[in-house]
Amino acid sequence: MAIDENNSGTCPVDRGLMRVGDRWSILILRDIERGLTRYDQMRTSLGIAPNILSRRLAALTDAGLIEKRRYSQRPPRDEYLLTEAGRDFLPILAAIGAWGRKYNGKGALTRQIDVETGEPVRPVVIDANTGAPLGTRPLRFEYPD
Amino acid sequence: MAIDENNSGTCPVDRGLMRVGDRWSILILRDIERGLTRYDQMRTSLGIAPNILSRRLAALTDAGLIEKRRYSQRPPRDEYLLTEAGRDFLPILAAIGAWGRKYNGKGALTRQIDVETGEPVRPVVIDANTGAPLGTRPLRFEYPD
DNA sequence: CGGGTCACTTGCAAAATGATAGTAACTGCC
DNA sequence: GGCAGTTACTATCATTTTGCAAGTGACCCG
Repeated sequence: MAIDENNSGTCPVDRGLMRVGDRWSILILRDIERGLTRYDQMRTSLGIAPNILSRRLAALTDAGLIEKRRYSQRPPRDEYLLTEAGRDFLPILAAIGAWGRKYNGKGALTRQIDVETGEPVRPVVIDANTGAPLGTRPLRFEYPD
Repeated sequence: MAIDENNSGTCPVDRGLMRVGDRWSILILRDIERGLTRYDQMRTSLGIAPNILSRRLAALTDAGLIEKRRYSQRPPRDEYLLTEAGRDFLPILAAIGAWGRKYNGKGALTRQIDVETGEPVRPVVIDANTGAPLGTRPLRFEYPD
């Protein structure tokens, strides 16, 4: 299954995965968030083959999550920065990280710290309407048509 | 890259993706959440090849996100249910869905409705410590060692 | 007994991925 | 000015994964 597949029906999850539905893409976003914005930084950080990295960067650029910016004309040097859509995806990374920590968190792991409070961030997904964490209130699906 | 790869360093995101880092797996979790718990229901809903579905179900079972339960002895019929780890992953699906709706949400999409209030759920990732949505306060990374 | 459903497995082709090597544009150092 | 080093890739080809189609086995229903 190609990640940039055709229609994906009426499911918003599928719509999201269409654009970032593979592991390398997500890991690239994470690297950029951590400040690794250059090609070779990502390549060595991820241990990814260069052809694959090129392809993923192109796909993420097409999908509108990152953009390439030349920060030096001579020598020609580029960096990849998050677009607004890319930045908006970062909280999901944090939520995945929290889940990974809970269920596969053996050993010391990288954390995110709130600069002001000095406390580790504890990401939780809530419903903005009720303020309640998802999973604590009964929900139902509503399908179009 | 196999999704059940070796160690993944100190990054909790990577730890999470080790277990659900492919698109079919996530779509399967979504289907189970929606009540499509049986093999053929998923196969027709997803349009996935049966060998791939079998492999993904086995992988998700190994990863501890779902479990197989026989609900009928004769004829032998099984369903796949979420484990606690699997249910804990659902809020992330909701967050991905919200992102997909925002950035790729043309046309009518399935929604989740809070049964009590009747309002559509609006998933947001917050820091449980501060209550602030992620992305609204400065954070820094803290690496082990 | 014969079709139909459900839950798969098997075999093989097509596509994606990954390792390795090579290219191109420079810089900086003697 | 020449040569190693860095950065950012592309090209080639082997390996792996995915996907399609067909087949299997257990059962039920008429």
